[in-house]
Amino acid sequence: MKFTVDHKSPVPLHAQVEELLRALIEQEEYQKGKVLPSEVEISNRLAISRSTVRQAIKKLVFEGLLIRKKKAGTKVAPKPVSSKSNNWLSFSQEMKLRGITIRNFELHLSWVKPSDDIARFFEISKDKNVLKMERVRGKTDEPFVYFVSYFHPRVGLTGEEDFKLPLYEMLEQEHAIIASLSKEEISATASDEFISNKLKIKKETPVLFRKRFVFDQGERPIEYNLGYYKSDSFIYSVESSR
Amino acid sequence: MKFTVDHKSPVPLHAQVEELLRALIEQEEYQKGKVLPSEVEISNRLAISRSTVRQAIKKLVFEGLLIRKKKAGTKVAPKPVSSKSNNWLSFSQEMKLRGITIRNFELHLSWVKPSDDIARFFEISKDKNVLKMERVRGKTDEPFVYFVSYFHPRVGLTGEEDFKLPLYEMLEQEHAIIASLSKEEISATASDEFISNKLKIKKETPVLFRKRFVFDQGERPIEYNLGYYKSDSFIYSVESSR
DNA sequence: TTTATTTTAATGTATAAACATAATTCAAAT
DNA sequence: ATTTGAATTATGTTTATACATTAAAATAAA
Repeated sequence: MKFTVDHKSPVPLHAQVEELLRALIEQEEYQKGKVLPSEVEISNRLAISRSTVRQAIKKLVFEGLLIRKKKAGTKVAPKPVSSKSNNWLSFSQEMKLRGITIRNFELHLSWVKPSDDIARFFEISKDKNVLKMERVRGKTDEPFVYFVSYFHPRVGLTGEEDFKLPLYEMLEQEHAIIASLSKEEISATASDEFISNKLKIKKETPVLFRKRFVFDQGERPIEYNLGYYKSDSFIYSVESSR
Repeated sequence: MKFTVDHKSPVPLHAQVEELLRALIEQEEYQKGKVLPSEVEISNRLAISRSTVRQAIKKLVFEGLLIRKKKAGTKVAPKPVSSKSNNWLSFSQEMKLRGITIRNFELHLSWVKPSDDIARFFEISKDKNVLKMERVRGKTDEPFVYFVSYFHPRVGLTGEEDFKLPLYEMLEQEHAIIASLSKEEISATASDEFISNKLKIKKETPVLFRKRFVFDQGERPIEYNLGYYKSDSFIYSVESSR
């Protein structure tokens, strides 16, 4: 693995460092408690300033991935046994939590006429186009999930944006849309030809099928999402309390 | 309200600023969308550096309290609307909602030695017996779910009680045990001979498989639960908000 | 050997300064 | 009237520097 940054990249240095660190964190030795290289060491190695390195580390500390102690150094945080906020993004968070980097590796956008179901959910006419987004997510060459999403026109997506940020961060920052309620229905089903292809599994393998309906603060529909999860490699996890 | 910092205080400046900002944020005008004073303005007003002010603001942004935009400035993030606590009993509630009456129609109790998994979860020795409960639930002649539960000895079940009340109501009333945290892992799997029998479905049919770990208020384990859901007739539903 | 003490190596705090980037505003040119 | 462009003003990024604080590790003293 290369451990360098690119000054010419449009991606800020601190974000690049953050990614490097995430990759580091995945390594078993660090999971087991080895201290990460110190700020000074990293900044020397990458030939950037300590401040920039700090910025990256800080974010990971905030996310709860790293723990730091003066003099002792920076370590990977032990996996939370119990944890607070029961967030409906639990799924992707869980992934981040374990330091696994999931990437979108097929992303396809198109404008389509909504199906009956979708038109009804969005409360729009069937003539109006909606943005359809297909995604495969997983590790390189190991797809985990196939998603199809439909976005309400109100959201204001053009289909031209780049999806480097997590989707909901982007929506919040760029479109001032805050997803605050979701309803999900989960079932098991046998994968058909299409899904088998996407997830690189045999036909008829059981997959987890999830329908998700996402609403904004005014409880207005913003996303209609279907997800097919490869079930052997993947577990949908929910944590809740009362 | 005074808007100053104390250089002699042991509390770091950025933390002091953070507190000041939190107080500001409480004010109605900001809640309603007024932009906060800019970094430069704040740093001038407090006679500290911009970096320090930034540090404070950054934390609040990270917490989701503030939203910033270049040129536009920093505003209080709109609050998510309602958050009725997402109840982990959603499953049976959903059923009630649809007016379907679910009954337990096979209930079998036994004392068994725990498996490795269970012993580890309960943090008890493998010699100690635990109460195992098997249940089939559904409509008459139409099983929906097959459950296996194991209860921690601490719970104090004898195996003699009758389970007319919902389980957790009974635990609360009779044993003063309050289940307050649950973690679930959901996946899809093909039903084997045993499960096919219980659910009256063909072998190899996809079923929803759910592991549930239930904890009491002290986060001590009380139940280890496996559920197999007939997937065509059944949908696991989750509603959550933030 | 045990106990103080000092050194040292890590993170933490604070500042200053320069330049980048984005969105608004307002004036000039078309 | 509309477009273009420049100035302005916010946040965003990056560097450099100085010193504080903490806790481990090394050393000296009992």
